[in-house]
Amino acid sequence: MRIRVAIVDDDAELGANLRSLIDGAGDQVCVGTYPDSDSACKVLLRDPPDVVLMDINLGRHSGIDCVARLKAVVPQVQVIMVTVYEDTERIFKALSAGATGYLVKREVGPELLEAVRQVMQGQSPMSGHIARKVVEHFQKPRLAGNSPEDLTPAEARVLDQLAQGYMYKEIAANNGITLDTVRTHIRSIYQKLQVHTRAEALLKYLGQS
Amino acid sequence: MRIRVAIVDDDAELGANLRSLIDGAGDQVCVGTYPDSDSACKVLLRDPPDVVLMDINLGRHSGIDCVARLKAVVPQVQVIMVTVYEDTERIFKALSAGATGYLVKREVGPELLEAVRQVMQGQSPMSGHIARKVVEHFQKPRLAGNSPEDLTPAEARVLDQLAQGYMYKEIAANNGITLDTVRTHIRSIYQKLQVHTRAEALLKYLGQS
DNA sequence: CCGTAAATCGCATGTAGATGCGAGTTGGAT
DNA sequence: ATCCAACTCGCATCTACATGCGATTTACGG
Repeated sequence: MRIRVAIVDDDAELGANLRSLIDGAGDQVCVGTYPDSDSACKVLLRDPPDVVLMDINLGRHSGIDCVARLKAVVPQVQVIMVTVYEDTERIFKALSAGATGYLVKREVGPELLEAVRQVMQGQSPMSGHIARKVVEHFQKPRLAGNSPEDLTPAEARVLDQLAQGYMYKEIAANNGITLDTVRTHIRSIYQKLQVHTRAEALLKYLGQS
Repeated sequence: MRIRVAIVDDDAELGANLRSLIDGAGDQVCVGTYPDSDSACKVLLRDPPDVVLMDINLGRHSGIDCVARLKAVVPQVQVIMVTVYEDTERIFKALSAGATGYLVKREVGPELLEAVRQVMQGQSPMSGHIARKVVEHFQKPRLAGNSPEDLTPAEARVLDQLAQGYMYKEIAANNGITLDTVRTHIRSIYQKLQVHTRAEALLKYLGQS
């Protein structure tokens, strides 16, 4: 069974190119190309393909909205963004909306066929620099933050669990220490973090203020 | 100039294999292998390589701690985790600590050499399933979500201030309402958010913006 | 006009969290 | 040997938070 692929791109020429590329692969077949979000949704919601290749820049509605609409109804469809945009904003919005792959257009070619196979296998094909931006998203908080890490190992462990919503008694049980010891650690943490409540500690530890 | 690569892995045999793999590539050279975090940091902090291949499972200190120590002093070093662990927890911790690549051990081979080149070019090589987990992190909120916004305006206002660390009495004063009214709103919020403590509410509210 | 949703307020009770004070143990550095 | 930092535990007290139950007012749509 060939992988059923749909294409949403307002550039007719590029859409046609993608189509022949897909159909050229033995294991994939293009089941439709659509120039805008509305026409795409109308058909794809009824007869969902396995994979959708989505351009971001569609006329009225952006491709990101289209992703959201599709995933809301048929969450099993795999969406790969195929676009020229590399700005952080669009990348995150697309991923949040439900896309699982993100390729920049200048890299389309055989890699695209491979990317289609990969999303079907539970992977997330991304162009190299896109992946880096995604990874950096996890690092910013830590790096941008001041350095509240004169916390001792035990304190850090407690804070981490505190930040996951555990109650004092749960933290005590998790670590085989008493409730009073948890209190002691938290006392030190609050002092070092310059806070007086759990909520403030969470804010400092998670985001930063 | 060949890319200088260091290896940190407590499995001597695997370390040696990696070394010969690296040295076998024409454009890379292994400048050292270390079995634990301490010995690695001692040398690498003075004479930083371009790239570090890091195992997570080192004896006493985890490789994640080692990453944090290295990046804190020499942030320009590129770290690629090379490990058997694929659980979400470890992946995020490693990336947060400053790793920019994450490969699972069963996929090491020529891909590793390519990964080294990629991190030097500002990319983030990741094994396919790892990338997917990272991407899902952006989607979880929407998928796992109950509806965050059937909150009434008043409730939303209260929640927002709650999430900024204000005490009940401060929220009451800020909005010209009584403490009991604040309690009432928060009661509704908790019900709608399916939580029972302030900490959980904060996590839900902040975690899915 | 009536029902409903939203917003407001009150009271009571129980649990979780914050903090002051004290103190014993241990591994490592001087 | 000594000291210190980190970790541990206990108790008491006060404040903040969570929740059950009830109640009034206002605004909007049927």
